[in-house]
Amino acid sequence: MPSRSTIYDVAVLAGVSPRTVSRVVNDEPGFGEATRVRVLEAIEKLEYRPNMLARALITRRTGTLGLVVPQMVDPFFAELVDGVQAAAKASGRTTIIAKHDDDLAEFDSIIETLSSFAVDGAIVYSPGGDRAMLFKHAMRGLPTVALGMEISGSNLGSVLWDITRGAELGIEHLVRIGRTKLVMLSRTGARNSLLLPRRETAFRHTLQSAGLQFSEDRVVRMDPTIDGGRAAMVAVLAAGTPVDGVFAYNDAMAIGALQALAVAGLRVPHDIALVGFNDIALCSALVPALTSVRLDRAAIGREAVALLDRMRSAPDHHQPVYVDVELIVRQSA
Amino acid sequence: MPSRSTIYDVAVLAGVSPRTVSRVVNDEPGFGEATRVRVLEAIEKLEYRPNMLARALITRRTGTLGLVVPQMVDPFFAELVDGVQAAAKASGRTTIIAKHDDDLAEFDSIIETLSSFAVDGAIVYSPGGDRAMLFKHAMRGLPTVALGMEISGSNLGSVLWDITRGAELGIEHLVRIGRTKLVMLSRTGARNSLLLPRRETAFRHTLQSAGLQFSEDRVVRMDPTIDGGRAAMVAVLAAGTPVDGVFAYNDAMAIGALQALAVAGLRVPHDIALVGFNDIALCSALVPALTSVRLDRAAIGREAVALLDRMRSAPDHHQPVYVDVELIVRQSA
DNA sequence: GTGGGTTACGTCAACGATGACGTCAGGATG
DNA sequence: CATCCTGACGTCATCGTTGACGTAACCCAC
Repeated sequence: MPSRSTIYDVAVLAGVSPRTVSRVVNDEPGFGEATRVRVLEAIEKLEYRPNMLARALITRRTGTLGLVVPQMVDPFFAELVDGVQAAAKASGRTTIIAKHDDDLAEFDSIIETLSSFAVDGAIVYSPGGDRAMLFKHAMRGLPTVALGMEISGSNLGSVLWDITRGAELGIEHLVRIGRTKLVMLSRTGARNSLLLPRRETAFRHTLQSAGLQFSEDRVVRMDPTIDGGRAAMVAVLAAGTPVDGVFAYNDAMAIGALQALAVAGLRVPHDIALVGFNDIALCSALVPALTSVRLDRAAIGREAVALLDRMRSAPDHHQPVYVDVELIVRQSA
Repeated sequence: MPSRSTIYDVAVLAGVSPRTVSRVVNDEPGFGEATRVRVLEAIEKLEYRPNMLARALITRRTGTLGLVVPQMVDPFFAELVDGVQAAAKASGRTTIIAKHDDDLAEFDSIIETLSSFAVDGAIVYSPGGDRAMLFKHAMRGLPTVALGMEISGSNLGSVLWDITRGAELGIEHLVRIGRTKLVMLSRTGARNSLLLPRRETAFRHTLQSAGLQFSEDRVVRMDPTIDGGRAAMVAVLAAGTPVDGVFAYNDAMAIGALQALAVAGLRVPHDIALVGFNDIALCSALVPALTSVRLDRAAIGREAVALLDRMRSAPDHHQPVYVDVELIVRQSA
């Protein structure tokens, strides 16, 4: 079997012009029933499949959208990818996934690649909450939806979740169940100078409005990973900070903390209650099952794809879209 | 900023022909130093980026390879993706990732899409260990490397790990630490009529050569997920099967089992030792840390990309490549 | 039977790049 | 000084498809 057959081969076999084959393939008007049948038979016999490159070259559309995340090893992103992809598929589009490992140069090159492949749009979780790169590419014509970061402009929209509210839900829950000596395991590095402090700000404010005292040593910052969470928890215990409740930046850190607590012989939630963030699927499989703030990944995907659609018809000034957050109470708090 | 500038725009600005711009961009011989500088300046000024579609249409190469896995929520696949992508990047290629959710029709359509985007090759973990689809597309000219499944042919190669050996390592370890009442948590559904039973066969044989008795009720089959593992473990306990050692099909099932055991008040490894398979990163973060059979994901990626390269020069009859397995002993066994 | 509309096609150029090949100036060579 | 070669370009066709437009045949109405 040599190379793929083209619209021209089909045309010859069906005894029509290539243009008519194209019409049949794309179901444009302008051909008769008998012709349609002959063309379809020829297509089947030759196993003809349209060449997307040639088609995209002229139509400037590919029916494909790019999805860019920092990584996929953290199930949060894997699940986010699932959500977006499901929505894209539901609207008949293929998804190209790439990851940037929080490397801005890599991110730039990925977007460049997607753009040169003429994807119809991009849905991105940008590294370090970078905005400049997004503006740059959006301005050059790539419709882009940023996830988890507020931004808007021409060809640029965002889907957000209320991080502050989510953090409040988690922390208020800790207070409600009677915990008074709270600690937050936060992340190092600015994902974004605006966004980073949200959980921390919520932590501070919620403590204050609950009449609890806040001090700087009640926030420990590490990498937002399992290892980081473990290290942060170990540090808290080593410092002798009195603690009966822990709010983690994300579930990965909470899992690390859980391990550190187990190793230290502390019981969760009896000695220390623990709340995570994101509600990855693993939460319910841990022992104890992890209480966490849930983001609806499917909704995020749907909204992102829908927003991209709206931007296609009117590129400008779309309000950020918010997706609900919700506290899922399990055993750990 | 309207649409992207083309090689013509650059040519006009630099005062040369498009062909010369192309030569400079691709660093072909045939232009002088002064011209090179002028062209590069024009490229910079116009922010010219080559249109991959147009280039690929004529060269039939994209510098891109497709990576297809069942899903990414199981960290095993996420880590596999990481390994392949790192290797692809090291050899200067972009990766397009897609998932098929173990749906054969979806898999077909993904390969079709990749193929119509003219990816240079595909690295796939096929659904249900399907072979027919792989042959079909390979025959039509898409160089393909299958992961974890032995297959070879024109444009078709495979990268494998010795599942039997891995299973033996895990099970022998359980025997060595004195466990005699072993149970295996296996998966339902044939990933492949040849491959599926390997772990089970190894289980049976290893028990026999250790002088332990095997009976059918010592293998319980469920979905290869956390939930499946939990259900399988619960079933074993409910059936009253005497057990002091468990070998799980993969880490996800082991995690589920761990949870079921904790809920049942059984201690790991004191009461029941537990061994997983794949050694996902999470293993070392569990309490107790999970003993597991490690596959070197980075090596798998490297070998797959390298094999694809070899297939490009000589499409035929490449031997399957094997990647080592290794038992990582932690706390759970 | 003539004008007007519709249907079912076909023709041609274009998308943005590269492959194959042509040309021309200048230098080396005998 | 004629010849040959080489470097540095340019020209043209082409990849596979679709957009824009042309046109022949047919139908209908007045």
